[in-house]
Amino acid sequence: MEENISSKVTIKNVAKEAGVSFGTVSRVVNNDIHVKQETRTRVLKAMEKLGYVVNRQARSLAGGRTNTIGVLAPDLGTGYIGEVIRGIDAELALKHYDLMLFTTHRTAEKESKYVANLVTGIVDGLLLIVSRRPDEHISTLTRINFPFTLIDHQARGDDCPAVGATNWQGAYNATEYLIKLGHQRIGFITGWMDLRAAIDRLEGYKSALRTYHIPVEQKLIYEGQFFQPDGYAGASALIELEDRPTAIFASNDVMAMGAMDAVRNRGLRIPDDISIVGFDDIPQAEFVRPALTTVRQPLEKMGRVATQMLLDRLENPNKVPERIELPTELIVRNSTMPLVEKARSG
Amino acid sequence: MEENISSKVTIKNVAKEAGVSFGTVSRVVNNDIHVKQETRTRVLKAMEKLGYVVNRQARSLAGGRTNTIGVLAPDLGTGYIGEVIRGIDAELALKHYDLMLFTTHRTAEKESKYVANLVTGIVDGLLLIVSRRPDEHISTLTRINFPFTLIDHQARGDDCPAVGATNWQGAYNATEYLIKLGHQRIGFITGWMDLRAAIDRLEGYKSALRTYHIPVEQKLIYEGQFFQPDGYAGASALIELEDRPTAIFASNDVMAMGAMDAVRNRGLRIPDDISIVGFDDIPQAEFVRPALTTVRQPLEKMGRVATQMLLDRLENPNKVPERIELPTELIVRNSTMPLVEKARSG
DNA sequence: CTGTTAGCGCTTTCAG
DNA sequence: CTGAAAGCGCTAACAG
Repeated sequence: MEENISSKVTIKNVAKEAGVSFGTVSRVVNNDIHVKQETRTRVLKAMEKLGYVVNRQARSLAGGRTNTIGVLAPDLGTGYIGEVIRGIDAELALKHYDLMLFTTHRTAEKESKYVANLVTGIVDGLLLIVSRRPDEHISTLTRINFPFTLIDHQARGDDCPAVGATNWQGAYNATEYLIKLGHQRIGFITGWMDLRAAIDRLEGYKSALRTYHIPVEQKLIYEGQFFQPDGYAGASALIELEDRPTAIFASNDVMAMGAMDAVRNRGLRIPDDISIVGFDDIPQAEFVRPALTTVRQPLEKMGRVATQMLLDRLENPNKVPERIELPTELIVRNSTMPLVEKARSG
Repeated sequence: MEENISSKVTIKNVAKEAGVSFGTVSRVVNNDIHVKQETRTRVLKAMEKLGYVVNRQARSLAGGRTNTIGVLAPDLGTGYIGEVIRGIDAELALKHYDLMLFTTHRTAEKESKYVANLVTGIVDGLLLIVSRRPDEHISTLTRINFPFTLIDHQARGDDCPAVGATNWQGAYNATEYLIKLGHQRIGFITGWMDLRAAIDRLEGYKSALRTYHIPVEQKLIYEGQFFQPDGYAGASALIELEDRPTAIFASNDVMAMGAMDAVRNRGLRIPDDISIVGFDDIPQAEFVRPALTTVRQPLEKMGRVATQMLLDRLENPNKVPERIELPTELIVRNSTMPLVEKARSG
C-alpha cells in the first residue's frame, strides 16, 4: 500500500562500497575477530560514509541477537508501575541494552499476543509486570526456554525467576505499628486476591493481630482490587460499622488515597479520627496531605534487580532460576497517630 | 550462541495442516478477498489448532504493515512525559494499534539510532517526544517520507506535523493574573532556551509586563533548563536580589517545586511572602503544599491528538502536515495570593 | 582471513 | 481462486 522508505542502506551497499563480500561486512558489524584490521577499517569507513544502520528485523529473523529487552506492563497509569519501569530503563541503559515497552491494558489477550510475538526473536529477553496470574505465559516461556523474569509476582509453587518484595513482613510491621499506637480495631482493604502479593499482605495483617491477641474480624476486612474506588468504597463501608475502626490499612497507596477521600467526606479527620496506612510508597504518598504513612516497596530497585537477573540469565543460560524478595520498609508520615481515648468516646 | 525457540508455528505448518499452499495462508492472514470461503475456514481452523501467530519481523521485512506505532520519549521520569504517553497509549489502544516505546535518555545518538531503526519497517509510524531540536530527524523522516508527528515541539520555520500548546498565551495569562493580584516585581525562571516552547513562555511573560507598563528587568529573569535544581537555584538567586520579587513564575512545575523549596529554606512563606506559579500542571502540582497555581497544558490530550494526526496521515498519506496548538488554562491554587502591602514593608 | 550459500517467515507478483 | 517463486536484510555455517 505504501512505499515509504527510499534510503535504505543495506549490508550489500556497504560491501560494494568497501569492495568486499557482504559476509565480511556482517562480520565487522558483529565484531567478529576473523577480519583483517585493514579490511575492517575499510568496511567501517564505508559504513560511516553510507550511514549504515543494522536492520533489527532482518537480524533477528536470521537468528542473531537484538540486544533489546522487551518489557510488558499493564499500563503506564499508576505511580507504582512507572517506578518499576524507571528502574528497568536505568539498568538497561547502563548495560547498553535497548528497552522495548508494550502495554497490555490488563487484557489476557494482549499479553499472550505480545509474549508470542516477542518470543520470535525480536527481543533477547522478557521482563513481565503482569497484572494477573501469569501461569500460562510462564509455562509457554519455560517450555521454549526463553529468558524472562517476573516482577512483583510470586507465582505459587512454580519456580521461575522472579523478584518481589516482602509483602507479608511489610504488612505485619505496619499492622504492628498501628497496634503499638494503641489501635485495636484496624480495618483492612485487600488487593486483588488472585495475586499472591495481595494474599501475603492480608496474611501479614492477620498474623500481627494474632500475635497481639486481637481477634481477626471478617467484617473489618473489605475486599478490593487495588484501584482507588475500592479504597473509597472500602473505607466508606468500614466507617459505617457499628463500632468503626480507628485505623484503616489499605493494601496499596492508591486505595489508601481513596480511603482518605471517603473518610474526609464523612467529616472525619485524618489522623485524629482515623489513621490511614498504605502500601507501596508511590511518589504521591509523600505529597498527599496528610502525607501518607505507608510500607515502602523498593519499586525502582525491583526493576533494576529484575533486569540484572535477566541479563545474567542471558549470559549464563543454565543458571537455576532464583526468586528474590526485596525488603519492604515502614515509612511513617502524618496519616497515623496514637489512638486518643478522648477521640473515641467523643 | 543460543537456541531458544523450539515451538515456532509458521505459515508453512499451517499450510500443510490445512492442505493448501502457504501463499493462501498468507492471504487468509491478511484478509485478502480472493480466498474461497470454505478454504478460508479450513485455514482458520488450522491456525487455531496450531496456535499460529504472525511473526512481526518477517512480516515487516517482507514489506507488510505492522499495525504498530513507535514512540520515542526522552525518559519516563517526569510527570510531564508520562501524561503525554498515557494519552498516546489510550488512543492507540482505541484504534487497535500496538505501542512500542523507546527511551532515548536525551542522547542524540540514541535518538538517531532508533529513528533509523524503526524506519526500516518495524513500525508504521513514529511519535516523537524529543528533548532537543529534532531538525535532523525531521529532515530524515521527511526525505524518506515516513509518517511521524512531533509532540510539544514547534520546530521553527519547517512545516511538519506537530502538536503543542499555546505557550505564549499561557505565560501571558499567568503573568497577567499575578499583575492583577498586585505583583509588580515578578521573577521568571526560563526553560531550556533551545526549545521553542521555552522561548514562547518567556515572551508571553514579557508581553504581559509590557501591556501593563511594567519594565522588563533582565535581572529578574533566570535562565534554567527545566530541571528541578534550576528552579531551586533560580529562586535562590532571585531572593538574594536587593529588591526581591514578590512572585516567581517558573517555566514548568518541576522548577516551580524547586523554587518552593528554595523559598522555604530561606524562611519565607508561600504564598504570604512570595507567590509561585508553575507551568504544565503535572499530577503532583495538585498535591504539593501549598497546591501549585500553574498553567495547565492538556498533556494527555496532546498525546491523543498527536496520535490521531499520525493515524490519519497513515490513512491519507497525501494530506498536508498541520500543526495544532491546544489551549492552555490557568489553574489557580494556593501558591499565589494578592500582594499585601504590609508584607512588603515588614 | 574472506567469499559463498542457505535459509529465517512472510508479502507479493505472476501464472495458471 | 490458488500455487509457485522471488526476494526483504541479515546471520551462520561451509569452503577455501
